[in-house]
Amino acid sequence: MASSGTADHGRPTRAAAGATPASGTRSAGGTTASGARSAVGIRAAAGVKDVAAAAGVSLGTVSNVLNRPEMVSPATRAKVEAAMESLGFVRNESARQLRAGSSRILAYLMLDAGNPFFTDVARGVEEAARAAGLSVFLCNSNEDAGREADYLDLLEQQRVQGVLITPVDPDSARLSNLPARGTPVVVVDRSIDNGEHCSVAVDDVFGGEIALSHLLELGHERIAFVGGPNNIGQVTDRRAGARRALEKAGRSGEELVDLVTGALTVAEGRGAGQRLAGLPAARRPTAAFCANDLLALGLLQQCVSLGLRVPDDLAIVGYDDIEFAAAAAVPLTSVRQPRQLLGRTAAELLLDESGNPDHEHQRVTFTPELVVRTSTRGN
Amino acid sequence: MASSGTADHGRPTRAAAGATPASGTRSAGGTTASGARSAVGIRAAAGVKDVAAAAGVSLGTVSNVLNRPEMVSPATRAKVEAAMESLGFVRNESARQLRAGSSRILAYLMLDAGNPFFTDVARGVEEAARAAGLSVFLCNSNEDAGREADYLDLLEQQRVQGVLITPVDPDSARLSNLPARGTPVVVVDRSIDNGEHCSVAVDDVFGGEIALSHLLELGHERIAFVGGPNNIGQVTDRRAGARRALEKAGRSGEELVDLVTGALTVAEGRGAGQRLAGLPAARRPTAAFCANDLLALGLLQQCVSLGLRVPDDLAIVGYDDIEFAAAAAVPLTSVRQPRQLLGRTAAELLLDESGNPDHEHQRVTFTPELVVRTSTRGN
DNA sequence: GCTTGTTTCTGAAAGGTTTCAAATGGATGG
DNA sequence: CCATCCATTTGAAACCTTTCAGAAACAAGC
Repeated sequence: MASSGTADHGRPTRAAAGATPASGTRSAGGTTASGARSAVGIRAAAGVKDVAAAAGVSLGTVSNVLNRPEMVSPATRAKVEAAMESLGFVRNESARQLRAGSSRILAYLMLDAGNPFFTDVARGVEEAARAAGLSVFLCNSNEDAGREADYLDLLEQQRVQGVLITPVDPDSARLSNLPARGTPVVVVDRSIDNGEHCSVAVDDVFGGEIALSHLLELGHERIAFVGGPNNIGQVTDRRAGARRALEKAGRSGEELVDLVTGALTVAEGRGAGQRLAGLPAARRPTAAFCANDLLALGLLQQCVSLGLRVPDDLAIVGYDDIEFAAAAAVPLTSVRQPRQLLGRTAAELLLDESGNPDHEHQRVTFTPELVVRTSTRGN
Repeated sequence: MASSGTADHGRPTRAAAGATPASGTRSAGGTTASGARSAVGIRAAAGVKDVAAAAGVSLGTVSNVLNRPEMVSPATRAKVEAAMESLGFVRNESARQLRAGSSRILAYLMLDAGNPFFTDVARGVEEAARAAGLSVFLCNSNEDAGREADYLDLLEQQRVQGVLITPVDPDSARLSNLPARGTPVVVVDRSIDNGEHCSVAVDDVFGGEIALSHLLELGHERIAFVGGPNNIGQVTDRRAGARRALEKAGRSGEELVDLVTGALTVAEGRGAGQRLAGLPAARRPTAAFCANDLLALGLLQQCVSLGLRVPDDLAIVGYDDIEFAAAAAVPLTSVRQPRQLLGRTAAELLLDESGNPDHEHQRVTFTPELVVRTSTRGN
């Protein structure tokens, strides 16, 4: 972007007035804090040992206060708690976990944190985890297999209770290795049957089918499928469903006009819109089914701004029914999935796996539904 | 929502055919995996000791391969690596961290993971962290002070390298305690000057001011401010800026019609829209400035569906300029902030704090800019 | 062949917590 | 007053790595 705003980063310029609106100007004011910092920082962190000494009890008792408060007398407990408070004791989770062997954390490795669909799933995960007294760390692979692999390694090393993941690459060895080594994995939004883990998914093929059937019923002949990259299962399944609908209608799946995108983002959707609007009207599809709502919103925005009327010149169906779909330039017809329920169910399966000795892996599949709005059916 | 789809959760019903579209039907297929699981699970996780034995070297050598590979001979290194591979060795991060004392993780505690503004900030954070070889865990307080506090405790116990936070409650003792106990904190999207930590923010008062000035220039007289709850600093600052604009125009800040919401979400925006549209036309504001884009989008959607024309009957200004703002029913005028830069800068300050011995706390402030679109200025 | 210097490897100690078998102390019952 | 029992508290061992001082192996120089 712009220059000065980003350029003077590390430098503690204060009130650097320069006006570069795009990235903003920055004014930085130093504080007197560094002195204070070192003064306080001297005191090393207090451990159970220090607390024990301060409270005049043994180490084991402090640990009991922490882990089985009911078995220590109220008087002692009070003493210990007071000592903790005054020393600012913070339990060292590494040590706890090392000794106790178990982590109270569960991770959700998302495909794209910028997609509201996944944050809604995350909400469901968190709800279920919280109910079970666990905390959730979110990680974002951002559709990048390398980052996904890195995070999986990290999480395994951290010995988290379990990993929920919407994978870029569901067949990676890294993923199927985890359970055998003791880290339960549940795959979210992808159906997997390799005997290694549970999965919770929505029937994407069916979703693609109902989306396209809808367009066919409306009489559309030339229909585009917008989505990519093709290594993402959701994309290929939804496309397959769309093809199936065509075939059921007695036409060839090949008739589907494929607009492959590089990612499932608004920006890519705009790009597809550009390409689509550029076609001569006679060859241009009259309807587009997008692999997700982000693409659909981008497509919609670009096409509208290039003068196409939606749905008259181009009908659009999205996928996910994210909250923004209904608020779009033209409210978007979309395939709805039970997002939070997806997350909640996945978390519950994970909890069952790590708690229940005779857990059996399951493949849960939900059925999506079509929500019709203006983008396919005028007002 | 619906009944059966959600009710038969834990039960491993397979192919439970029932059709409850709203929440979806589910069919679950058990696998043969539980047998396999126990068979493999027997083998306890291999540790450095096992690797050392298998490779015929000492414990310390294995550790050297892990941490200073350059100081072990190629031959031994190969032997050790082979042993690791065949034993499926996974380093125990708890033990590593306990002994080594340092974590390679940094956390961003977000105000609302469902708000694309914060996920964009997170993207910036991750970018900077990755460049420094660190990983990022995302946590979502969801505008809930209790959850925020829980996560802060958790992160402190985990001894993460540092915490980036967009706080619900910037003045909480929990927050200001962290740095003194050794966990650096950088506040994001809020300007703080308590000498405890750095902060990176955008001038929200100024943002509110330019938003309202814009509306005033367009000749609006009755203007509403939509936002809440009032314990969120961004809300009060933006409102204050709006008032200041009024006052600079020679009018009273009191003239601003306050529509307080319970959260900064699309749903709350719709609620505000309902209230606003319900007012008799003579008293209804002709313009609304919303504390963020989610509110604005909800407001917009609701008002349009209730028959108000935007911007003719009601002009709307949002805040954040999230990607969806431009794709809205009526493209939204909004106050843009340098989101990724915000995250990146914050992460860099954090890294400086934990790396540079004579780090000085800074308050960095960026300046927002107004992006004018149809929602305030017709076509 | 012996000394000196490098490079590589070793083994024990340390890090903060939890666990558990055993010790303590006070109360109860006879 | 003694034997028992129960509720608490104790102290040492264990969890798995990393670190570091020093041992070992080897080469070079004389």
